[in-house]
Formats: sequence, structure tokens, C-alpha cells
Amino acid sequence: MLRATVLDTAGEILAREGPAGLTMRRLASTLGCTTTVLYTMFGSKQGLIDAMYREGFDRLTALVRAIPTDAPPAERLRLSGLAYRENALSSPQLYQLTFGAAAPEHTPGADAVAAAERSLDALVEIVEACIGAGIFRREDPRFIAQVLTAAAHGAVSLELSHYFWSKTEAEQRYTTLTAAAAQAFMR
Amino acid sequence: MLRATVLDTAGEILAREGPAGLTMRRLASTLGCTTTVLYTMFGSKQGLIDAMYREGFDRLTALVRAIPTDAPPAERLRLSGLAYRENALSSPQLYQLTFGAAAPEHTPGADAVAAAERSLDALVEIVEACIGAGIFRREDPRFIAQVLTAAAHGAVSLELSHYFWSKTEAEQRYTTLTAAAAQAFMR
DNA sequence: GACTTACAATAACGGCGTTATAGCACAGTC
DNA sequence: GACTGTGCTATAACGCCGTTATTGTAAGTC
Repeated sequence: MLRATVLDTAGEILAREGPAGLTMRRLASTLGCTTTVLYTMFGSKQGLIDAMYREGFDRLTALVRAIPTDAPPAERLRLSGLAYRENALSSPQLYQLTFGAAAPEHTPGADAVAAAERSLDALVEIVEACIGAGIFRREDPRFIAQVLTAAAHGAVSLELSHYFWSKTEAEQRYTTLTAAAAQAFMR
Repeated sequence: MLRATVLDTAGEILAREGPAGLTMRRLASTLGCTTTVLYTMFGSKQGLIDAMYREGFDRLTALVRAIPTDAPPAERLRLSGLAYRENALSSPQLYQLTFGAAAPEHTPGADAVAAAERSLDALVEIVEACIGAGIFRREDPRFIAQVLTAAAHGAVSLELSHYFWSKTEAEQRYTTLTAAAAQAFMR
């Protein structure tokens, strides 16, 4: 039983039926195996969620890293903002998992935290490029990246809360807020 | 058995032991009653969560409404931003409940949605005052309030995610982001 | 006094995370 | 070839969960 297969199937169940549908028994029966296998592979359900965590962050990291580094810094920043939202909307359940909304009590392990850090690092590099190009003021790039992430997360998170406000203005709210956050650091 | 007593106790359990500790059986035994009472009172666990939802939003609404309306609009806006964060930090579990992080799958009922709307309305009024005072441009006050809320939520939500980044800069991130969001609508 | 209501106690249903037990198949090693 | 470990299987159990049904009791209302 390949680890990647298990994680893929878990992701499918999560996307199709939500967090409550993702149980160890259900995952095992979908895979055609027993729960024992899952417990030897991940240790616990928390271990499984942790692994999905990692995958969710790694996916975002890959998207941001796919932006050509030779593009103008402002364009890289814009594209990373779009990538963040598109990634979240394309697999909302996984997104809510990575940001604690789908698995409260979780307390991610060291691996998951490291994956989250790596995802932030990708944005930090772009922020540094913007500072180098004179777009941003010379401030702590990590702090800037955190504020930008908070802006993106706030808009996307409320957009995904599926009962809040009209959908039609969601994109406008997102671009307005992320642009406002970036503007705050421009010289 | 008073409804308010039940909700208070549920809130205490939630705050003390987190979402996983809040079970119907546990709540009943803490109250010294049987689960039957809870089910006749709330219909289901979802009904109970819905009621807590309402309470969480009503609390925020009350805090914002407590800001004196004769204060300068800019000051009212600043105070409402502080109130939002303080309310979230004072009862983080309830905050995460109201914003879907502690009870995924929930799909709040009409009452809960109405309470959320009322909470937004309180901010809309302040935004309107800011427009009237010439601080904000003449745009849809509801849209402005939504973007401001998204900014506040994004910063607080990541602050509460308890594994993300350093705590020490949390306040600075919050004020920076909310100020940036407000700045975007100033003339 | 009859009737409704709110509660109590008890028990059950199926599902959950998790663990234990026991057995089977195949790899590598001596 | 025998031995050992490893990965899997099947089965079952523990205690918890949300939820419901049954039965009974006490208080308040008409």
C-alpha cells in the first residue's frame, strides 16, 4: 500500500464528503484494506491529518515557486496572490484543513509546521525581490509576508465560510484587501 | 433548566476543554441532567452549536454597539477594531466556533446567519459615519465593512492558530493590516 | 380530578478511534 | 531448507459519541 495512494484517497473523501466523512474505517474500506494498515502507517488519525497538512502546504509552496523568478517583482507578487486564492478555491476542504478550520484540536506536528514555514518562505523571497526593486520599503520581509498572508487568508476564509455575504463580490473583496495590504508597505 | 444556564455551561466546557470535549453527554452530566433535556431544548447538537453561534455574534455586536456614537467617527472605527480582536482573544474557542473553525460541517441556521448580519450592521453604521465625516470615500459601506472584517479576521485567525509564527508580533500584524484595509478606502 | 409539560432513569442503535489477537505470505539471512 | 522479520489479513473488543425510545414521576393548568 503506497503512502501517496492513501493520501490521495483521503483527499478525495475529504473533498467529496467533508471532514466528518473522513474516518479511518471509511478510508480503509475505500482502499480495500483494514484500519490496522493505516495505524501502522500513520500512527493515528492525527498522524494522517498531519500528512495531509504537509501535502496542502507543499502544494501551495509549489504553486508559488512555479512563478518565474525573472518576472518583474510586482508581477510575481500579484501572481502569488492569485495563486493563493485559486489554490484555496480549488480544494477548499484541504485548505480549511491546513488552516485549522476543518480539524480543530489538531496541534500539527513539527513536520507540518516546517511545511507551513516553507510555504511562507516562498513568499518571503518575492517580498525581498520587491524590496530590492524599491517597491517595498526596507522592512522585515518576514513580517511583510505574514501580513500579506493574513490578508489573503482573511478574505478567502470568509469567502469559504459559505454563508457569509454574497459570492459575487468575493473576488473584489479579495483583490481589494490584498492590494491594500501590499500598499501599506510601498514607499 | 434555564436555556442561558445551559449555554453558559457549554461555553465553559468549550473554553476549558476545546471542541472535542463538548459532547452532549458531558454537558448533560455537568449540568446534572440527562441528554433528553438537551435534545428537547435544542433539537440536536447542531441546534446547540447554533445557539452558541448566536451568542458569540451577539456578544461582538454588543461590544461594538457599546462604543459611544457621539465619538469622532475615526475613533469609533479604531475602537471597533480593538473590540474585535479583544473579543476574539478573550474567548478564542467561541470565536473559532462562530467563524467555522471549531465546528466544520456546521451550516448555521437562519437565526445564526441573522446574528452574523446584525454584527456586520453595527460596523456598517460606523463606516457610514466615516463616509459622512469625509474620512472614507463614498463607496458601498457594506462592502467596506466586509473588507475591514476580513482584514481583522485574517490577522486574528492566524494569531489563534497557535502554531503560526511568533506571538510577539501578533498585535503589530493586526494593527498594520486593519489600518492598511481602512487606508484603502480613505479619500 | 384530568391533562399537559418538563424532567428523570435506563437502555439501546450504529458509528467512531484505537488496540489486541491470531494467522498468512513473502522477503532476506544463516 | 529452516528461521525470522515484516507487511498484510480478519475478527473482535473497549469506551466513547450522537441520537432515540421507553417508562415513569412530579408540577402546574384548566
